[in-house]
Amino acid sequence: MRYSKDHKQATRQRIVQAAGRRFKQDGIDGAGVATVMSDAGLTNGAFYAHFESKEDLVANVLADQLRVQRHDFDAQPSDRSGLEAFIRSYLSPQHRDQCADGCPSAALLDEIGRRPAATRQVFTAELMSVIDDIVSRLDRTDGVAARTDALTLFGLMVGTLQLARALTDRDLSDQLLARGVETALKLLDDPA
Amino acid sequence: MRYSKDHKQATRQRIVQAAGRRFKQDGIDGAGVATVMSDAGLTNGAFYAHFESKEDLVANVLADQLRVQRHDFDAQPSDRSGLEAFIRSYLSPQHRDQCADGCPSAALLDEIGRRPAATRQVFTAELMSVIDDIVSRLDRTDGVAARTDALTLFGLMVGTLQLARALTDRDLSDQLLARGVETALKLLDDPA
DNA sequence: AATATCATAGTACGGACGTAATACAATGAC
DNA sequence: GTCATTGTATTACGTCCGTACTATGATATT
Repeated sequence: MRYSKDHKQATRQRIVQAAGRRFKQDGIDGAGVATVMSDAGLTNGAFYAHFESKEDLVANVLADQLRVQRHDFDAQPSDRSGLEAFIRSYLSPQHRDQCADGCPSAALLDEIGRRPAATRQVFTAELMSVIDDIVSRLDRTDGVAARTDALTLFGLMVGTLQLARALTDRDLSDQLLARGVETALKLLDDPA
Repeated sequence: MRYSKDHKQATRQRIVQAAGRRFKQDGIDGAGVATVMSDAGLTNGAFYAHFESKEDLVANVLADQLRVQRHDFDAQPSDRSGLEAFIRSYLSPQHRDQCADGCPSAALLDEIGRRPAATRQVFTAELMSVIDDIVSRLDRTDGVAARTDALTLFGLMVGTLQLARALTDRDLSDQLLARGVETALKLLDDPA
């Protein structure tokens, strides 16, 4: 073991993070391995020392992105106010305009739905971890129902942000985000 | 003018529809021109007699898909019950499992957000036509606010369906769809 | 039958993923 | 301190598929 113990691990993490940004910006299909490696300060050949295939990378990127999202969420207060802050920053013009730094689901969800089951399995598991974090801030007792409510809330947030990104009418997009916040907050207090 | 007057127009339409299905199934970046032409019963070379580029096709496909969606929606009763039927069929397991025949926004929205402004412009214009159809069934007087409410409702539907497609847990996905219907219907009566 | 129109097959070129063989860098042993 | 060893990255290549385009051939109507 000649190199420092976690040199390779650190490089791998650099690739995963570079790929996260690149995927969210250009899409999974839109981003090539060579571009990702270049972003990470490496060349394409080195890729296969770290991952079996691009699909292997995709699964690892999604898991990493969701863990980061969960970690950032954990930095918020662990009650309703933290959830509110999360919603407001999620449905903000900044988040809309900085997709490379933003939520992987908002950037990639329809593409994720087209990935192989193994990849979607990883996504599902890690997403549910985020969802359970949301549930913990809802202080509800009915576990299963709270989970689907949290998923529905998240669906609203993802869909609204994607719409805001697709619309060319800036004013309309801003209005949509603002209305999305109001609607999401309403769902917190008053699920269907 | 030797060929029947609208022969080329009909062929073009066939290409647009084949591309619509293919894009929704494989993604825009995931579907090649040759595959689309093959689906339409043609070969790749004929493509450029009909479209300037793939991006030109994309814009035409999105416009066509949204017009079809609007047309189908118009077949529903022009009151609240039509909207309810739309929501129920949208957030159904069938729609989740048949994405090639389904809503273009649910299948492609995050990719649309990454297309050039000209393409997004076409999408925005045609989507607003669908949105205004929703608004007309809300019997509300406040035009602008009703539009953002309709967009928010649509965002909820798109995001929920995308989530349902990405999750590998079938039961959870079904529950999410059911909860999405309840939540969407609630938003109809009781916007934030 | 003549001809305007449309589709085909084939080509160019680039970029995709993946796989070598080669060069480099960093440590532990002498 | 030098060197050999091992792990890591580079360069180069193979192959396939992407978009884009053209010259050739088929088609359908007057």
